[in-house]
Amino acid sequence: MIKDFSLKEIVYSGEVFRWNEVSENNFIGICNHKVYRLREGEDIVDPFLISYFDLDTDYSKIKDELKKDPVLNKAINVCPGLRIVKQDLWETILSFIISQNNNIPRIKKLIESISKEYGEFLEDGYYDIPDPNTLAKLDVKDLMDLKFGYRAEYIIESAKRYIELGYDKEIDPKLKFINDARDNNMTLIEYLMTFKGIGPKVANCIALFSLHDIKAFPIDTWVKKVMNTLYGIEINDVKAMENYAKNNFKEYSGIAQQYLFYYIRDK
DNA sequence: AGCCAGGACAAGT
DNA sequence: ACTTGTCATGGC
Repeated sequence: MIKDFSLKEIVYSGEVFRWNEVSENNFIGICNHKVYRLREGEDIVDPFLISYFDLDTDYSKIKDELKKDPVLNKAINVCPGLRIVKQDLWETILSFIISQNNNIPRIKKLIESISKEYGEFLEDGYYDIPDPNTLAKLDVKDLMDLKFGYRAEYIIESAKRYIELGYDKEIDPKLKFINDARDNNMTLIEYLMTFKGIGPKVANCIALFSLHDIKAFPIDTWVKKVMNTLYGIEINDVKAMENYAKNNFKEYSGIAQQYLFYYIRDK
C-alpha cells in the first residue's frame, strides 16, 4: 500500500486518458509502448511506473501546506491519493490538443480511434499512441473522417513542428524541450504556445502533466467554476485566477488545481 | 433548440 | 492588450 496514492483517483482525474477501470478496482492502461494491468492498492514496483505516477515524491508535506486553505482542505479529503503524472511529451501534446472544447468521454474515444487507426498494435486489441511521424504525413481529411473536427489541422501541424524541431529523435525530448524554451528566452508555457492549436490552457496542461512543471495552473471551464463559486472570483477573469494561484498556491499551483478540478467534478 | 465540454485562432477594436 | 465570432462534434 503506497501512501498518498490512488490509481482510481488519478484515472478519474482527467490528467490521463488511456487508463480505464475494466472491472471493480482493476485498471488497464497504455503507456510506455506497453499495456499495463494494475489493481487499486497493489504495490508498484515497475521503475517506469514509479516515475510515471511520481511515486518518489512525498505528497504529505505538499498536502499539509495546501490544507491551510479551507477549500483545499475539503478538496484534498475527497481525493487524497491524487498525484501529478509524468506522461510522454508527444502523447500529452496530442491528448490535450484533442481535449479543447471537448468532454472527457469523447476525448478518450477520439484518442482510442486515432490509436487504433494509426498507432502500432500492441496486444489484445490495444494500440500504441500514434507517433508524430505517422500523423505528420496525414491529410486533414483523414482526421476529419475520424470526427476530429477543427482539431485535425492542429494535430497535423503540431506533429510536423514536433519533428522539425527534432523531438522525435530525442531519447529525452522533455529535456531538450525545456532547454530549447530557455534558449529562446521563453517560459515553457510561451514556448508550448508556439505550436498551432496550443493555447494557454492546453499549454499549462502539457507543462503540468508531462513536463512536471507543478506551478502550472490550467484554467478550464471547471476551474473557472471552482474559482468563482468557492473563491468568489469573477467567472471569466482568468488573470485574477492566475494571480490568486500564484499568490496563494505558489509553487504547488498545479497540484492545487488538480485537487480542485477533481473536487468540483465529483459533486 | 440551444447549451456545454479540460479552447484556440483570427479579426476587429 | 482586450473583446468577439467562428470553428466540428456529440450528449443532454
